[in-house]
Amino acid sequence: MISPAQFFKCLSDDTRLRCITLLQKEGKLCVCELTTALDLSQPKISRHLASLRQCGLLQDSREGQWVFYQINPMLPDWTSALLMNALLAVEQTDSFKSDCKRLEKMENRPDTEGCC
Amino acid sequence: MISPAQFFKCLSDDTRLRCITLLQKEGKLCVCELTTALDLSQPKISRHLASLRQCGLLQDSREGQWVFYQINPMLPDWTSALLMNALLAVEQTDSFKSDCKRLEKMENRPDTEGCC
DNA sequence: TTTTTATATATGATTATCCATATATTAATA
DNA sequence: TATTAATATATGGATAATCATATATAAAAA
Repeated sequence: MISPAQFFKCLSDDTRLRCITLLQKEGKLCVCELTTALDLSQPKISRHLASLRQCGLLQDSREGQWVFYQINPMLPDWTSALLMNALLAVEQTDSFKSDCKRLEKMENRPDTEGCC
Repeated sequence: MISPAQFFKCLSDDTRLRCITLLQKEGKLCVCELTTALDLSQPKISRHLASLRQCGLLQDSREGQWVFYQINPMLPDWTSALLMNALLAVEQTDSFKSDCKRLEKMENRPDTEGCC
């Protein structure tokens, strides 16, 4: 089980916080959506997602060619309570608002490709 | 003002978490009380306290020979809400319980010296 | 002088990041 | 089907930056 200090270390990086907050808002996102939304290099995003997965904060699942990430739904109570509070703070930052806008503008997103 | 990522970085170290949690429980403690309670070197404690003070999480006040630390009572709402949640998790750790016991056993504490 | 606290410096460990490349899946074409 | 190319993601290696901690010293107060 993750310790409080380890948990906070996971949340101590801006890129990781932005990823988690966007995942909380959107439910499930693939790596390329996060890369586009945060406007950062693919290896950088991938590395941070891997560290969050290793800490148990995120879950991944492959769907065809894409790997989707989401917040681990089985987090212990103290962890998810803290996480929800944290995300409320991040949601109000300018960089997170920009992330949301870039994600909205993104074309050819895997989720929405086949629908309508 | 401190960013969410900076705030979590402050809480990402075991020594700092133990200090803050003990301060939350006790209200106000001097450096030598924290050093005894956590059973760590004085420079180590002092450095961590300084970083927490610089982040705005702690306040210090000199009283004669001693410097007392306490949680900054003017923290913004999102910060103190998160902090209170965090401390609930830390309070349940074994190392924090040991800290409390060592503090109870400590002799010649500046606070209690003159009383009774 | 003694006690308390802070800081300077050095060192080892961890972390973030970049570039290049490996792997996995899909699509296109012969 | 077999081959080739394109796309998506992960990872190895290198480097730079940051962090935690120890030792030594300084400053402040009694």
